[in-house]
Amino acid sequence: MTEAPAPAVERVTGAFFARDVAVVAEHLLGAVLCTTSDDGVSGGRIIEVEAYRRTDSCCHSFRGRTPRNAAMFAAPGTVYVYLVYGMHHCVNFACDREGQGDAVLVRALAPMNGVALMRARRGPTAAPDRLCGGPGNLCRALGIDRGIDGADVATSPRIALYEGARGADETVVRSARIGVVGAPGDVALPWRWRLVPAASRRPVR
DNA sequence: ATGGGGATCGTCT
DNA sequence: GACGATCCCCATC
Repeated sequence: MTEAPAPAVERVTGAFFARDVAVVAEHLLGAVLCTTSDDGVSGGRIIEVEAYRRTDSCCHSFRGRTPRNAAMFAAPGTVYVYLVYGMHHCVNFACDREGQGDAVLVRALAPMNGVALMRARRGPTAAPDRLCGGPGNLCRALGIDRGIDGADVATSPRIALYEGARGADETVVRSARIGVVGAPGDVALPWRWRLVPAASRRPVR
């Protein structure tokens, strides 16, 4: 008997990240971010990202390399995880050339894999439509913390990205980044990208 | 050795 | 819409 051929799911390689951070950011939309732990696989399609460039005063690497942000200066595709407000983790991927200090922040996923596991990690109070919505929420859902900082997303057994098609009914919306502090010119940079249904004209936030 | 401040989120009014 | 939680990092003394 014949089985339908499994869809080719290509893992995103390090070369993908060796480009300008803004290019990488937009191209990450639609890719699938997954983590694997003893509890199983969980993840979803990337639907919101932001770019951070070393030369921009909102960027963690703006004032140079520190123990906290060292992963931003590592090879393209290196995972950078930091703790904000003492309680939420955020996940990024280093981009462009090694030592550049540029990174893409992943801000939201559309849940795909391991939804029950993600719900368990988020707890009963998590709003169903915000399971992976927001950088802190998605890290909680996928079990991402500082323990994975410095991993290579192209080869790590714990975190991976897979190429994902962008639907014809989806469109990319660009805007200023959320919650950033810095020089007014940097705060205003349109370095946030979202994947939204084409029909939707609804402003978000 | 110390103090200020976050690339957030949920709860409360 | 405002605010408090919470803690590590980093700059400064």
